[in-house]
Amino acid sequence: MSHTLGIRQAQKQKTRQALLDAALGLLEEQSLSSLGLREVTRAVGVAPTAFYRHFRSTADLGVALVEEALGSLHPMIRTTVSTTGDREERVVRTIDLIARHVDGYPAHVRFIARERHGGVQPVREAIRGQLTRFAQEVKDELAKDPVSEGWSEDDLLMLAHLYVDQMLSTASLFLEALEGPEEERPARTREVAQLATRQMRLIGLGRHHWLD
Amino acid sequence: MSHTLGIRQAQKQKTRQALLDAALGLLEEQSLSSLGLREVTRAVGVAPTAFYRHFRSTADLGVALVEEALGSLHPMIRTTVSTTGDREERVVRTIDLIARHVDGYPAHVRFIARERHGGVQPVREAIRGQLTRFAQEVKDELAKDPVSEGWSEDDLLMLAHLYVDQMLSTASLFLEALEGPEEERPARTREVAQLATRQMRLIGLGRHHWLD
DNA sequence: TGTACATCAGTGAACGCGCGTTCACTGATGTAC
DNA sequence: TGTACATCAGTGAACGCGCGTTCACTGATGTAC
Repeated sequence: MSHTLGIRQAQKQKTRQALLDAALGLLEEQSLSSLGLREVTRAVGVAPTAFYRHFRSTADLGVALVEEALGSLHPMIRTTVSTTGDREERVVRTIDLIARHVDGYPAHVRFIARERHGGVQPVREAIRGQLTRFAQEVKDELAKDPVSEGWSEDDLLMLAHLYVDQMLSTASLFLEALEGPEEERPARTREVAQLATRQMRLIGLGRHHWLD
Repeated sequence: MSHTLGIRQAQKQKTRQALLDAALGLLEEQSLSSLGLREVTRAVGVAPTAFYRHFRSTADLGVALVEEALGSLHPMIRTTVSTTGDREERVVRTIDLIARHVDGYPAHVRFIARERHGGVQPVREAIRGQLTRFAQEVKDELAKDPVSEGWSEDDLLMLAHLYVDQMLSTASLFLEALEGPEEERPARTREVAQLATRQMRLIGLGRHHWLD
């Protein structure tokens, strides 16, 4: 028996999603701490008061956006750091996956990069929570790799955090490349990919010689 | 002959500095894109219109804050990445220098971390410009090291960017440690220092084996 | 299937408030002679 | 050193505007019988 939402619930979810989408769009050119509730409802085409049926405040909406932007990313992590292929292959695959993600969800990536250190505490904390979970998952994947034999838990987590930061930083560079004038985009993207690949390769080398 | 500023110029600079200081204080709890001109003048104790004698807008003030926060950092770079001491010694020295800087200028560090990907384009660009200069300077220092023999310019710059990002990321972690409850601060700070030291060590290892 | 009542997502008017910006001003400081 | 005029950092009133939040409401959807 498939559970169908009532008409009322379905419509409510639709409006809620429209608010989230509109907010994400508006946040391409400003920070959450300056986003107005009326701005968002105006963009959706509902009354300002409708906002309160879904969120307590724009900060609350921001936390929901964090879930939307990062929640769906966890499955991707497993494949990214998976142990198939040789070292160089894994590096190239990871960078490629990041590039595709930025291409597919540029507004989400921008939102996370912007609000990670932004002016709204609950949102910063939500992002920090999700990134901590990511680091844990990356650590778990790293632990499965034979290369990690003899590594302490602390060192694995240290490396996991380094990878997560590096991924975010790379994603942000890809985003900047997307933002430039259209004719320079492919060149800039290739440059970023090259830079990020070399950095990942260097980190991989460090990892390989950690126990020397 | 020491050039003394006229009374008028001196007073003007004093007010300007007061505006910058007040803004930096207000920015601990919000982003630049939501900072109001009246908020700043109120904090200083001057009329809102006085603001325009110094800055065109809060974005303009933001750019001035970037210069203040990063401009003075260039000399530090040289010593940080300088080639004296063995590898481990350099790592420890660098992390220590970052910790001291965060301790001495927490608001500046927070401002840069927050606005680097923030909602105000001219400020983002000013930060990007300064960080590019940093990377160039780090590259120049790296080039002097015997370890860099045989490295291409591209690879040196790649490593320089990795170092700069790593420093910023570490500074931001130290800052978070400062923000927690006071009794946990020393412990958190030590944890961050340990994590950052290991990450730097791993990157240093990668560097050492780059040309294997 | 039909009826009577409950729920609740979205409405629209109203509020008090702080915002950025304009303008003509004041009076201390600077300058020319 | 003194005088007469120019400069200009900071003032204070005024403006129109959009903000977040409250409230009682409407009417479609849901539920009980």
